[in-house]
Amino acid sequence: MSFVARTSWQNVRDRVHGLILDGTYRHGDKLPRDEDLAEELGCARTTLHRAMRALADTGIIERRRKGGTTVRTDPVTRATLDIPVTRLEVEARGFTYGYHLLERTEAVPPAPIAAALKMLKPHRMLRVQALHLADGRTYVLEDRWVSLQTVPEIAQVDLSTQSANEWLVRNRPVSHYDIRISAHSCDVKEAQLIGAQEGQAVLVVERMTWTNDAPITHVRATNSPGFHLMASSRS
Amino acid sequence: MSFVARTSWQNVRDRVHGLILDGTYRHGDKLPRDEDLAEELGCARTTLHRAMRALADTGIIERRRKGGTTVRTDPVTRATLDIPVTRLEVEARGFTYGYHLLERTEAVPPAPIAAALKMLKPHRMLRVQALHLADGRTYVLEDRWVSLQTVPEIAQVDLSTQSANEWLVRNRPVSHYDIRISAHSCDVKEAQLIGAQEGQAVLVVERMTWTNDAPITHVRATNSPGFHLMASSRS
DNA sequence: AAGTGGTCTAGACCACTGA
DNA sequence: CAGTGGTCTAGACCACTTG
Repeated sequence: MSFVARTSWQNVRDRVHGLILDGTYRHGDKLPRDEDLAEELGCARTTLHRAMRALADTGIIERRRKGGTTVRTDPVTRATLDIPVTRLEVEARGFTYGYHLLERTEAVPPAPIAAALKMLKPHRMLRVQALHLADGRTYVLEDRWVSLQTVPEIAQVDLSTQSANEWLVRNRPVSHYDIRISAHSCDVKEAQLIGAQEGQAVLVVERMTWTNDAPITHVRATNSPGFHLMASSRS
Repeated sequence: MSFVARTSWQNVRDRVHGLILDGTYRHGDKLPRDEDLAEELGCARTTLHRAMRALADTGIIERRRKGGTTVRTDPVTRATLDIPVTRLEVEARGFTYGYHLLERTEAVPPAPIAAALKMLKPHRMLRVQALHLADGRTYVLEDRWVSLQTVPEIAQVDLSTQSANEWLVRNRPVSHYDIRISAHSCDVKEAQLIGAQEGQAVLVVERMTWTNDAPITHVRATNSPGFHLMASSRS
């Protein structure tokens, strides 16, 4: 029954956040300097710093050397989006995962793909079109381009049983990536493949990945109708 | 010309990341314990910890007490999404921002809205429908519900010149929020308002915000055609 | 130039959790 | 219950940036 509010950075973070929520410090206000605030809250400056960084990460406050810490006036809504490997996503929803290779070709990618991957000189890539299934029904239509220059081994991999994603994930660590989310009206062919009506709106997620500036892959995932992404403020 | 690679947590983070990218440690492999790795890299354990936490945050490694640190086998694509206040977004694109109030009513929200806000007993809310304009053209159609219980003062605010968002942002700090992104085929009315064709696919972003479990607002932002969201791996 | 946040270190102790 | 990551502290120094 003892409320031993131990000093911990999470506790400190919540207390500072509380001072903002209850109006002690309002939008645009300047908070005390770290050293003073730490003393006031009874913790080390390092601990306060840890707490403040968490608040700064979520976009609640803004910190500047010499400028001090202020409550953001124009807070951005900053959310973390987790996009798991499709197989795991399907399985997490309690369905049986399936994979079906539609087509596999090699070609130089069209300009938009090359541009998205920031390729200066477009080179031959492997194009893989496939379906991810959930309990036998289409879950996602995937249209992928893989760089044969960065990942030559992919040419020898059997992609009829194993998704290119699964192979890449295990064999080519990614150093950074971009994501683009948009809405799309599906054409006749897409509609048929993902079990939608022609013209129906679907969510399209494109991902571009690189290893140290060398392009790995561009994936365009056309989700089935009704699919949505969820995100939330970081805890 | 001196490559004084000073030990800093970013440097350490990049070096450990490098050990993963170059295949020294592969997916599923276990990394040395912090103390050993710190000594190997010539930094304090605290500094290594800072670096490892950054890698864990981006989903590259997984850390467990007693279990050690392993390279994630099923890496999630974890991205940070920043959604600014609409006015700033429009201005950042070099357009002149405009705001137009369409309708303002009070009512008990329909079930889906109440459910999204986790309201146990739906109560009266203020409903505000408005357009955000960029150089006079519709940029976003906003359909917002504001809790009159949590934010009673909003009833007295003039929302014909000031967006509800702007007022809320300055007067009701948010403790946490959820975001939902989906694709939507617009109906006749929406199409007309946002300058689209009937049935055209548009990106819909819904946001629910709370202060300490008390619902503040539900916003449904229907973006104009062609709009897309971008995100990328955290630096 | 001076003030404020950012980081590093070393050491101690805590809290999970897997063998 | 022992091993590993997580955190706290105190003090020093660094680096940015604003007055």
